Amino acid sequence: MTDKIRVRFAPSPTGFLHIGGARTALYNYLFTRRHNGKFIFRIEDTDQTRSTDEYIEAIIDGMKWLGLSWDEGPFRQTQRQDVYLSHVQKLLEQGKAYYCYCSADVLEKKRELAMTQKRPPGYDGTCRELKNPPTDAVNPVVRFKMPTVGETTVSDLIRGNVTFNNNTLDDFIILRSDGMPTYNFVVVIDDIDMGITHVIRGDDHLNNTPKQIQIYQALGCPVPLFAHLPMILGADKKRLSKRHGAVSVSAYRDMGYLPEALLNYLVRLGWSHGDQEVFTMQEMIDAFALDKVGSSSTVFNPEKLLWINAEHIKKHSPEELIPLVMPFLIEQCIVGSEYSPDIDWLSKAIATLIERSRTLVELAHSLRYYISDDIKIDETAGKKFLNNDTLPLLNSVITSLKELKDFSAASIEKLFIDLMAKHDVKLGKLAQPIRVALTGNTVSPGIYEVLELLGKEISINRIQKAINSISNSE
RNA sequence: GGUCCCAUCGUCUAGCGGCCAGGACACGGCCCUCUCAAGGCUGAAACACGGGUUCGAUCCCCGUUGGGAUCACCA
Repeated sequence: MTDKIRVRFAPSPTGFLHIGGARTALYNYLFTRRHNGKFIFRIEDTDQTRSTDEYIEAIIDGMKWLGLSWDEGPFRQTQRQDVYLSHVQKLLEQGKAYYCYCSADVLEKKRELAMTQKRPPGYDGTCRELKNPPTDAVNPVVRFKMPTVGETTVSDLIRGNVTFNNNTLDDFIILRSDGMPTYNFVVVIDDIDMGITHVIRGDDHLNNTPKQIQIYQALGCPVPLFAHLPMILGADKKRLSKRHGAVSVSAYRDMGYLPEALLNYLVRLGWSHGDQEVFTMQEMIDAFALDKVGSSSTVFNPEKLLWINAEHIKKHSPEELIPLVMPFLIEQCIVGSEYSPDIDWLSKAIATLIERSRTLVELAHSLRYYISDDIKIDETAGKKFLNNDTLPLLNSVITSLKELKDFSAASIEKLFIDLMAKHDVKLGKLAQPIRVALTGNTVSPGIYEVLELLGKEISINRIQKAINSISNSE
């Protein structure tokens, strides 16, 4: 386990980077960083009809946002045609592959028939020993000649040895009739070419692995070590999909999640390190080990992700949170894009909200009454706390506040204590109407802090406005 | 259907022959308290089933059941 380790993350660009892909990328990343290896990023785009530049960009963006940096790539398979073709040629010459003239239509029929008769639907080998190829046939495909006897064992770091009987493996297509090689072939060539030592990927590839091992062997190349990760499922134990809610990494970015929080949640899905739940990236790198990865599938739990995100928000200083929350303040129209905040003041405001924000979206939302003067009073809150009963209290507070020289939380607290005694009320009676007048709602950080941060002028204005609205409505 | 994988609280998991089966999220209660959070304490909650092996099985073996994956000129 030294500097020879080379791993890769090789998503197919058929959509955006999703949660499952992100975890696969993360495990590859952690494994290679842990062992000082190289992390190669490769795009599996042999299916031209489904791969778009937009998707490729989205995946790259996702990786960058997560901070999963790679050492080589991103490579694209469509740019490596010559390499694949020469290997196909080699197998053909050695009799380890053959041309197949069966049409896609015929094959489709046979497959359906096999399925209805409950037989295995693999290729039946019609062209395997063909002596006289049809002269009029156009564009044959090339199939790999799979051994019909013996068995193939996948040595998997997570599952141990998994053995397949070779007679269950069929002669799969390695080169399409349009001249494009297929995934199961290309992935092997690339992994050989790029010197991949450990293939860490989703469980869904386990059944492909014996076929790929046969290619390695036909080519006379050493087989890498495999590690097949358990699937991530939705709450209904079905493969995670849009039906279960947000599944793309970008969606979580937009919902105000921190990349390190997403990664932290993901790393615990299938892996654990004692009782530790919260990890920094460095801690993950130091603790991660493939042999501690579990083998049973896992269920994605958004609630726990939310909790982890809150934990990571708490790890940041208010100053660090400013640039992170800024896009959300703009998004929510709380500030314009030209807004240049008073860092000192904004940090103090954020400090009061860190414990109360599980996402950056929530943080931005709560920041509204500090930053914007456009406060709407919640209807039920207004009715309950801004009325004729509370009017004398509001008047009393505003009068005292106007005379207060030192508008600090400490002085304000003293003032409130005096007022409580004067009116013979508990703090709640005093604080809630003020809170509603100041923030528009019944929920906020401590009332003294809010007053101090808002400052004398704005506080008095808002309370006055509330008083006026009561007077006007009566 | 064939092949392959998997099986501890609702969920993520610890456990690697002898534990009151531990932790975390979520949930309930209490405390703190100007609201809401945060925090502290606390409660409820699991070894799928059946056979073996063993002095003893959550743990090892086999089977059953259940779930998942895969069987394309997709990746």
